Amino acid sequence: MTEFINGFKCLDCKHCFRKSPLFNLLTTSELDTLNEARLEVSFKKGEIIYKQGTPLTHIVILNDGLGKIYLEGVKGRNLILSYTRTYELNGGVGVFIDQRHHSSLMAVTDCGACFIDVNAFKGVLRSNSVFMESYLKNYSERVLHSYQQFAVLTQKNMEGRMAESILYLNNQVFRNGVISNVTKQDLAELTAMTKESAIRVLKDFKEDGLIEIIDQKISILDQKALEQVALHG
Amino acid sequence: MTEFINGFKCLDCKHCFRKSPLFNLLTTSELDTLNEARLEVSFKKGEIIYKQGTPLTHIVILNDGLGKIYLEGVKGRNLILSYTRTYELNGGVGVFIDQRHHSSLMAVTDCGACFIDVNAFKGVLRSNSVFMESYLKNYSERVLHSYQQFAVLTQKNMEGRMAESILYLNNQVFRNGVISNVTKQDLAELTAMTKESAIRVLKDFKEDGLIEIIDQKISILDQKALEQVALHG
DNA sequence: CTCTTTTTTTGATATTTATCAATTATATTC
DNA sequence: GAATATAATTGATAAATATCAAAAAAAGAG
Repeated sequence: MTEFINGFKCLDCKHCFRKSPLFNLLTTSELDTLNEARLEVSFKKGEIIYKQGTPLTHIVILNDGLGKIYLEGVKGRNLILSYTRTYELNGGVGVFIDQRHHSSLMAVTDCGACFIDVNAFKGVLRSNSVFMESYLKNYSERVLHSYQQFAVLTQKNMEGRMAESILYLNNQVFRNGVISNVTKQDLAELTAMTKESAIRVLKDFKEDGLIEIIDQKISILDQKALEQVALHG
Repeated sequence: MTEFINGFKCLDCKHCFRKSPLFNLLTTSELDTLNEARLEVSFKKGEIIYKQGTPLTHIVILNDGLGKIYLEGVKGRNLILSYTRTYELNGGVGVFIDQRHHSSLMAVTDCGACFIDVNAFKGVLRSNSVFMESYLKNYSERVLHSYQQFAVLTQKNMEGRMAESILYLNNQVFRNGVISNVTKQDLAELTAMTKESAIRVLKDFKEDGLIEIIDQKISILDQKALEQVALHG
């Protein structure tokens, strides 16, 4: 974990810049500009890093831990749009609209986060069109994922949705490791069903030998079969 | 309607550029660049203007008529993301990813369309950061609408979804006129339900005096009540 | 380690929504 | 304008999913 007093600058300033491929496109002076405009903050598991509706003053990059990005919908229900890993840029849709957050980011594990002033960030985007395009590509890929998820959640049955989400977590978030720190409630919010339904679908998957759950950690046992369920659900 | 041979340049070349507020940000030389890179094509009602999966070679602006943008999902089912009116830029998510279409655009009425070469368009975006930012704002607003719709379709019941969609059509698309050229199937694809369910919900709305349907055209009779249904559904 | 709180699980039941089949209305074509 | 195709409608039924309540298990606090 990072060892800074929250709200102060990182000592090893260009740490996450060096790790994020996007920042390789910047000149030294652009990196310095961003560096001057950044702060380090650490968050405990379950804490909200930014909240839907609040002013968007900083772009957030996690340099440690895992976060989830979700919409706060109707009647207190949430919809998880995606997870965010270390060194991914979390600006969101509000950066170029009204500088407000239109989704929330919560620490799924203890997290270290780098906050970059959004105006400094936009200044660099303006000055460097290659960086701008890469940012846009990255942004668009996230939007595309949401669109695909949109079709999945509105057109597939519970089994199909759950299979899709487990494959997403496995392939994109936990990268073929074990899926951990994802509660049944989280899976429900990722698949747009109730937690009871999520539990029942997972139970069926276990009984059919598609997955195993040990210590609330999910492992895929039969990827092919899971892909079939995702396809036909 | 436009009177060109399809695939040829518009005679009144900067026609739609002058009408779209975004293009006011361009210099004469940038407008000329785009003008050199554009074609006019007309489409009949029901024709596909661009199709999901195909190469994205041009940005499309309708200068006449109305279009619908939809995802082709599973088992031949579609999900309408939004409608597009005249002088709106239709690039889509693929412009900065893989130059492929990730949604389809269909002519809802007979349409005139202006096709702008995507590389010329990207060149102008690169050279003019104010234009780029306005484009991004515009793009982000569409994404935001989709996100909000995402929450609506996964969290509200059929009545709430239908009320939301009728209000969207009325306020954003037909601008307080009568909702026309929207079939029951379209309403079903906008609200993620079957056409039978859409018909039944609309029937209830009619019986409750919320809307009237004359000649397959929908008018809102009680906006306040409809907003209540949208809120509580 | 014990107490307390939160999360997970299960079963029974209710509600929502889709499916299927048949009919009627509306638009399009020759 | 008759013939044909397409869209809208309806009713009956089945399937999918949520809700509610209660119990069990796990996690966190002192």
